[in-house]
Amino acid sequence: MAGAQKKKPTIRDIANLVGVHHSTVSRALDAEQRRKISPKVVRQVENAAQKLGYTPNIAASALRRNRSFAVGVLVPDITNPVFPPILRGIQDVAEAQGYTVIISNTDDAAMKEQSAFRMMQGRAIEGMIIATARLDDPIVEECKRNGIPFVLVNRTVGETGVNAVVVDEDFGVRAALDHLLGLGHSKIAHIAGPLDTSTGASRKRSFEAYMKLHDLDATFVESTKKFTVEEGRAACARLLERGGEFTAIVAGNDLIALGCIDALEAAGRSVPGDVSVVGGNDIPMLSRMVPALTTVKIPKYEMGSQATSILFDSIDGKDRDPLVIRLQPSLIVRDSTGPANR
Amino acid sequence: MAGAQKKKPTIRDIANLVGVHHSTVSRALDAEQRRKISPKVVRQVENAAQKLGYTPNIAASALRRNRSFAVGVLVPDITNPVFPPILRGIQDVAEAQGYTVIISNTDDAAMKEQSAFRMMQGRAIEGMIIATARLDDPIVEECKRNGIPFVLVNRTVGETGVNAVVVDEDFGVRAALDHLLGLGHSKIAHIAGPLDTSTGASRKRSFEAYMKLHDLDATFVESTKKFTVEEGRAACARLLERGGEFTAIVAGNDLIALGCIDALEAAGRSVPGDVSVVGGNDIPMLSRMVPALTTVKIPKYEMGSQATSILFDSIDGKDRDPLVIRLQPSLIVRDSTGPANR
DNA sequence: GCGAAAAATGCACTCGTGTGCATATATGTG
DNA sequence: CACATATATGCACACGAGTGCATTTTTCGC
Repeated sequence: MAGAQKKKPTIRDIANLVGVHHSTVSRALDAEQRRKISPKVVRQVENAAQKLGYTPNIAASALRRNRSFAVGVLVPDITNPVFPPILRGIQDVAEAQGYTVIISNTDDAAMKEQSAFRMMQGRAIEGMIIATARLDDPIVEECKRNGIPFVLVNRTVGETGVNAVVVDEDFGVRAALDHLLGLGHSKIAHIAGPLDTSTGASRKRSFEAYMKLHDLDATFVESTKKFTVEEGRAACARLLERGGEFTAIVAGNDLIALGCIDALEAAGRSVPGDVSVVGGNDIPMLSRMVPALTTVKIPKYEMGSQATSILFDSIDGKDRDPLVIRLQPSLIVRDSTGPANR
Repeated sequence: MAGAQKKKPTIRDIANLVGVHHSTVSRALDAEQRRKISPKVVRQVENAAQKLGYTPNIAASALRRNRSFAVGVLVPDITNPVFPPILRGIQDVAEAQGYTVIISNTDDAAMKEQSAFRMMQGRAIEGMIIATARLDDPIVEECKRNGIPFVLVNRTVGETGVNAVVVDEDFGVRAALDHLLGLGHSKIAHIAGPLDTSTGASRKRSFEAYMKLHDLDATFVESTKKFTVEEGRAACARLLERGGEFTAIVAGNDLIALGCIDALEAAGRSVPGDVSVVGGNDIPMLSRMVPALTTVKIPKYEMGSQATSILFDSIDGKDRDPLVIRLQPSLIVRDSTGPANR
């Protein structure tokens, strides 16, 4: 019994069982070509396939048709709660199309991005979904040069002419600010994410523009090097050292917001008593913390699924113009924001 | 320039350029076989490969050698915060070995497991890491039957003779109970996870055994169908309806614990004032909720990385005896547990 | 400088699917 | 029933890389 190493059945095995040529089996199993085969044979083939536990050898199919039925996904860190829902969106759509998804974590490090990209190229992926884009991104350049279809998700690049599914950042920032203004705040700070990412830079830009629109001072601004709690804490500490008199913070995302809350409480300021804090993205569980975080929720799953649909259109050669989809975020008001008391 | 569709160069192109047979090129590029080829030719081949921008066609190689340099991972739901760290552990080890990881979500549904498994078989994965095992698991059976190397992670199956990296559940449950006993609790309930999973069943078994050891009543026990907040809430509600006088709950995992807290508070019982709650796994962010959850922390990343190392040993034919590694969990005491007040 | 052993390379076939083209069988029409 | 026309199936080769074996070339000992 040991090491029986049962060989996987092939279409030839099915062909022998049914008593037809393997090419007939190949056609019977292909939805496109099935109509060329008599219904009786199709049924027999399907039964035999079932009985033998046949699974197609994708490598062979990929070789013959010069398609891999695989797409690659570049993600900064799967451990960051924003990404798993996006990945689910990607996988659900991709697998429904018979595609395999290859995910790699890059930790936002150029070297890891490169090596992950090489690995995926070696696997002849038919397209890429890139969640790691910086405003000036070498991987995006390389995809363009090599003619590999790709779609950016969540973050985009500086230049135009690419496919991307992102959040309407301007809308989100305005919603957050409208909320704070409505509560009577006017001295509002912003802790931006990394400025070499579109999410970091454009939220900052929107913040400054909308503050200006309301004739408010937009000088309480700091930025972080990464979208992490620690960076948020440090940036908020810098802000506090500057000794400003702000009563609210719009944070670059939820993790940064948590850092802000840590720093504020360490400095003896209560949230939302002394300072209100708005986060971004709406990662799970933060509704259960105290104070429950007010945040700009983004449609993570949809971003993933839509990006993937676009990618498939692009792979299938439906070459429409480069498409940028901006999904609407929504403000979730919880307990980390309250009336200004000065 | 449009649609130039440059065909990828093959070893035959290299062969023509250098003026040798393509089999020579194949050998020159294979570290194992390179010694059979004259150094001069090897150099020429490498230069030509470089010049043409040759990348091997993995599909062809996989087909011929029946090796894919890919491993499959079956996970219930990447969106559940326990899994991302495990996946990082897996990916970091696998990619360091030049392997690609293919992840699929099964939602603990037999049909999705089957189709994901088929897809991976089609890709000729060389091994599997299975985080979805139930005590009686058809996928595990199929791996065994087909001689596919595999390692279970987090959950294991009923039978012995398999590779697995799991948590020392007994130790964890005892630590939780010792903690509660030390706080003066004696009427302790348990909301188990699904009893067809090892984590659900063995935590329950350990609970009952340890309670018995202390001559305590272990009848306040309910179980859930899934490891979710909603299921935890429902199970705890059932427990409350039974009208028992318990002062503490050991929950099957953190999500179930959250459900318990919801149900308790809905019933007007405070945590930890009236009832203490201990969770399991230690998923991120729960240290920030109020009350911060006391939980049994498990080494997630290590489980993933160790499982992968074992898998590679198994793939490489280092056939040691089936290996079960039990990693030590640790109790993290936070605010959801307190002294018994009756 | 001859012969044998060793090293280098070529040949031909394999892996499992897919597909254009040829052939065989069924269907329809007058 | 003959003949044209669909319809169904078989045949053979392609895809790119890898490998056992045969063949050629080199090396080396005497």
